[in-house]
Amino acid sequence: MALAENLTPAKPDPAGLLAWYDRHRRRLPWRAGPGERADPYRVWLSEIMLQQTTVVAAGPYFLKFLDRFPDVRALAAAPLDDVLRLWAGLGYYARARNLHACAKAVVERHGGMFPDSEDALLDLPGIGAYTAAAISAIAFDRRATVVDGNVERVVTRLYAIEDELPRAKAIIKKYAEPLTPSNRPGDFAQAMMDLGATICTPKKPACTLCPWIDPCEARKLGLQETFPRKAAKAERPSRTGVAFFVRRADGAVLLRRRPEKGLLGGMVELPGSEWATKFDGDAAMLKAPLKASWCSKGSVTHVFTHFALELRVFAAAVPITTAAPAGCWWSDEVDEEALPNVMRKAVEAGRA
DNA sequence: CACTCGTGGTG
DNA sequence: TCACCAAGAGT
Repeated sequence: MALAENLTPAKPDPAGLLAWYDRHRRRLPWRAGPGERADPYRVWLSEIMLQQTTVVAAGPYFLKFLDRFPDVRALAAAPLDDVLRLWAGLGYYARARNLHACAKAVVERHGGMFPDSEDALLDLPGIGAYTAAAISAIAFDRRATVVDGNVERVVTRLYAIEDELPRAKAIIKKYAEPLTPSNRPGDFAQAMMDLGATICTPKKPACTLCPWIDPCEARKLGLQETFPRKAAKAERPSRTGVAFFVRRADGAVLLRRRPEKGLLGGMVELPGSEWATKFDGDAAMLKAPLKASWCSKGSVTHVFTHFALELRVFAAAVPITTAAPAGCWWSDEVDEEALPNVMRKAVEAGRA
């Protein structure tokens, strides 16, 4: 046996990974138990939420959505604003719009049943290469190869792939594809991602616990932590803006809705200035929604993916007879609105 | 292809 | 503290 291993270089064995998965399978809110049939609606809902989002962050939102919208028809029939409100705080708000559009498309184009092929899934809003493969494999147990951040790390280490991300994506797929077994492809997809999430981690991977330690080229070189190679990162600029917290005598707060496209698209915000790289404080104060005696409430900071924001908050109290300016409205329950987290911070500062 | 698009946890 | 990163998609 030892002789055979010496003569034949170790190759990553799908069955070995599946055996590891069976021993270490994690219980996740959206994951079917052993032997249970997966619900495509739940698989899809979880995969959308998990795009660039941690399991811990997505979990409560998944349960909220499942409770409010038990199936794809319920979600498709809901007003978009209900979906945005429930999504508020999770980030990447285009996902919420696409989620709603996708639910409607599944009802209208597929009679309320999710398609099982990658090609048909790719035609739906919010579903890209990764999610199409994930739904096909996990919900329908069809042979499809998922490549997410975990798989990229596992595969680039297994084969010591020197090409830099994101250019290496196609190469990684070529290496990952032949690993995918015909037997239990859905479990295999989840096993690859679990391996990356729990063993083959970005820093200090637990190689001694890895079922694929033998065939791992990066480990043989002692360079496992240096994969995947990545292109140099651009530095993050900072922007500054002003937000106005206006409270009417009865407690109502002045709000407005952001444009549907772009940053925080379709979400609710405090009225305010532009967020400028070159900030002009006097010009920003001219953007006040109405005439009032403004009181500085300091500033809140928030870090977005590609810039950091300092938002200077000013507050004022106005009489109950005050009319809402154009494009704004009074909200009695600001906490129930579709406020992104940066605006929750601003509201909190305005109240203080 | 390069850029946009949130937020929170972690080392 | 801060850079990195997390089951990526759309343009």
